[in-house]
Amino acid sequence: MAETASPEQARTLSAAVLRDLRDDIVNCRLRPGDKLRFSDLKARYGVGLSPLREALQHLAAEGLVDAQDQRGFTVAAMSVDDLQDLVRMRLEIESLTLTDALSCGDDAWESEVVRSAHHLRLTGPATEQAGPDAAAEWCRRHKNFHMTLLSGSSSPRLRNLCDALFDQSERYRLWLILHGTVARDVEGEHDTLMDAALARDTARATALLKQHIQQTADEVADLTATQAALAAA
Amino acid sequence: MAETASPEQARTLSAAVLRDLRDDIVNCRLRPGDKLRFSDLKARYGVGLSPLREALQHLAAEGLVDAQDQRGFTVAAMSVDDLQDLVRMRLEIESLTLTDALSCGDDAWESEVVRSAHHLRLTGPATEQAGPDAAAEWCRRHKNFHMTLLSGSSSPRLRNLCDALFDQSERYRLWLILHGTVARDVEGEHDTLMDAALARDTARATALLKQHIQQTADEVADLTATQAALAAA
DNA sequence: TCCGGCAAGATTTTCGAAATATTGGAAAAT
DNA sequence: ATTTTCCAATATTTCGAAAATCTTGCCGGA
Repeated sequence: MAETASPEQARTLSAAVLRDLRDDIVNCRLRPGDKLRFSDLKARYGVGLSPLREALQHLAAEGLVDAQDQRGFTVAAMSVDDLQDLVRMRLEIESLTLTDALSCGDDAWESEVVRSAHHLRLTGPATEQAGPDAAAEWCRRHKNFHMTLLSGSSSPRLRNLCDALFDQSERYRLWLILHGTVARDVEGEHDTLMDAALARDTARATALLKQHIQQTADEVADLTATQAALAAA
Repeated sequence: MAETASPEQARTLSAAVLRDLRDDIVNCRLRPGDKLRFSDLKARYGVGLSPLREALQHLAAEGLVDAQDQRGFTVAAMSVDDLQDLVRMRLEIESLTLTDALSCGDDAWESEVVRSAHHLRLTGPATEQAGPDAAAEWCRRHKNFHMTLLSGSSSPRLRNLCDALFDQSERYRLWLILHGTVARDVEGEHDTLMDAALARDTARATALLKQHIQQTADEVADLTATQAALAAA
């Protein structure tokens, strides 16, 4: 379990474990709230304590794990409140970054956007039918498309922040998929978003992106409302 | 050197070293670009490798140190470009957070704001005359005032982010002080900012805060321009 | 003189064991 | 019955040595 999650090879065990741990948390193979015992992690990743502790400290700073002195580490919890906080930040930060990307992005950026959009389209329709491998591949391409779009920005801090916030959001999107919420017309949303971006239509692009982000929050709200209704009945 | 930097005591060596390292970097006792050799750090902080590496990984995720696989860690560099990126983010993020604080802050928050403002005023006029200890104390109270103002916000992520960005800015402010730039009427700026905040005048408060942040960037720009002129002559 | 390769030294990274702290439960006391 | 205390089991944290990797300076050859 948990072999190389992304093709880039790490030059240290610490970096490799960081990558694998983040991937396992983002994809809920390590579930929210789980206690991260070193004996378990050692066996799971086949490394010693030093690289594990370093990776966990890094993830603690990123917000994907909680650290408590002398009491170890746990996977960061998920909650409706947390999702609202997360979505609020993404709405503001990603709009800002996208605006910057539209004013800074050059020809190479445009081409990369087109490439990543096409790459994503190629796995699109098969999401439901194909196995978990195909779903994982779609997630990778989906993230790549969004990050490529934002990569035109000239601010390293904004780009990093968007990346971290996207990872945190992935757990909530996965939760929706696991509970059978049928995706809306995501394909179309990506296409129109890309069109607005390439046309440098800032107002339209940010509006579309905000809508795209907000809908995850709304769907989770619907789902929890439905579950509450079911529980009451 | 580098004993307890802040009163809160850490329950692990890792946390203590993280606190001290961050403090030493923010206050430029470890200078931008410096290589952080483990042999040096071991002697400086009197701890083994494990807590050091954990603290460095944490700071790498925060952005105060750069990590390169198999080639150790360095203090994050400073540059005019970096300052512009930093200021741009602070302008947006802190405005957002302050807006939220003004709409969420309760009585306890208001009282804390008044307390921290008064606490800051008490060290104000002595900044120039008194020694480095007094200057360090003013920095602590200054940060405490700004963070208290923003602490009314309901978003943990925004509050954390503001804290990290403030720390990163401190190095640039210190750089200005070291190069003898006389501070403008900072006292007055803090007072008017607090007044606007307590009056829940969002537009005025965010405008004042943005001005406050922007001026550091402008002063650095002036200073580098002056230095360039001197170098040319 | 300049360039590539190689060996010696320095530095980072990793592991296994020792030290320290927490937790759960049984026994004693209220 | 409830609370308190103690002890053993479990888990985390830290250190020091060993392994892996990088850097530096030297040497021989073009």
